[in-house]
Amino acid sequence: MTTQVEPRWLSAEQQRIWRSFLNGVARINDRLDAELRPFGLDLGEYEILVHLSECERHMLRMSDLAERVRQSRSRLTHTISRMESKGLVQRVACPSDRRGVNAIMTPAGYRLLVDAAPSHVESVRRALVDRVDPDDFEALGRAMEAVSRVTD
Amino acid sequence: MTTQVEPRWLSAEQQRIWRSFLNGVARINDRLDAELRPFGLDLGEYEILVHLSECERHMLRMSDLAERVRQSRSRLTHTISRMESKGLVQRVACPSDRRGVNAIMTPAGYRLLVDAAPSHVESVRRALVDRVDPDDFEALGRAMEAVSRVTD
DNA sequence: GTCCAGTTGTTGAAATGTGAACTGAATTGA
DNA sequence: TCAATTCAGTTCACATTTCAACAACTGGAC
Repeated sequence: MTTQVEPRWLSAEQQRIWRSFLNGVARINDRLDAELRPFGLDLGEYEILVHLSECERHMLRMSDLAERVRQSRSRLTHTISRMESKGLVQRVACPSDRRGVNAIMTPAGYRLLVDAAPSHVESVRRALVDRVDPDDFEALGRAMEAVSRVTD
Repeated sequence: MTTQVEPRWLSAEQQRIWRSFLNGVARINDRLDAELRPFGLDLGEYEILVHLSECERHMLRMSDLAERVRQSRSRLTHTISRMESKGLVQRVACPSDRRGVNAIMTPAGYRLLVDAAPSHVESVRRALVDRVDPDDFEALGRAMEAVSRVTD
């Protein structure tokens, strides 16, 4: 028998905020994806390029990359395969660990990122940064950091 | 020829916040989905049940429902079909508009929602509400409302 | 009435995502 | 040394989502 505990429902206000959050997130994602589409990218692929561009030799172990872009390993395998066939990245064996695979951004991948970045940054501004009061934006940052913080 | 405008890059701080946002959202979604799984639901289906439960006669036009849960019409068609085969909702023709279809929540659907709700609310608390400073949570609400507000 | 542009919802195929099983390699520890 | 375990990445089977095409209907304009 499961112990029944009276649920701690959300207040009307908390519920309103929670729903705004769901709506807002969906809205932001839709806009970002829409504005990346002309470049043939979605947000997931864009983030992969960003993380690769920030690395030594534009190269990262698959599992490391997977964690940074919050994709499952399986999903990353597929995503990278697609990007490979588009010529944006390449796979190379990892010399130090023969289980390992490095994803490396090609020059074409880097050029695409450089092309897409200004438009993408504008999207982020129009969808979020420029719409929100700066103090609230700071608070949003603190809130999301608290959410991401590992505590359990 | 496209006019080149110097992009307004994000400041380091803005970028940090933006990345926290992406991380936080992903984290929240993962947790909510994981904790709904034991009920055989994902967040999309759960939201459908919630919106139906808040309506007269637990019934809503497909297009109306689609908008409220932010799913494309096509996606909602598929989702509702699945839920129908699970016995959670039913489709009935709309009497006033012969193009229309109403989705109605079944008693089983309602029972499942009532079952799942306490756990789901706990998830929302653990993943977000209880983790965040109340003032920051308020600010998050304002920010997300600003994001969702239709201005263009 | 008749036209017709727009709306509603569905379909089916292709693209993408998921989770479990699997392969081969590294590591552990007796 | 070498079996057992863990790890990295892929693969497979399947579920879900997307996109374009479509059929049925509506509500004016004329």
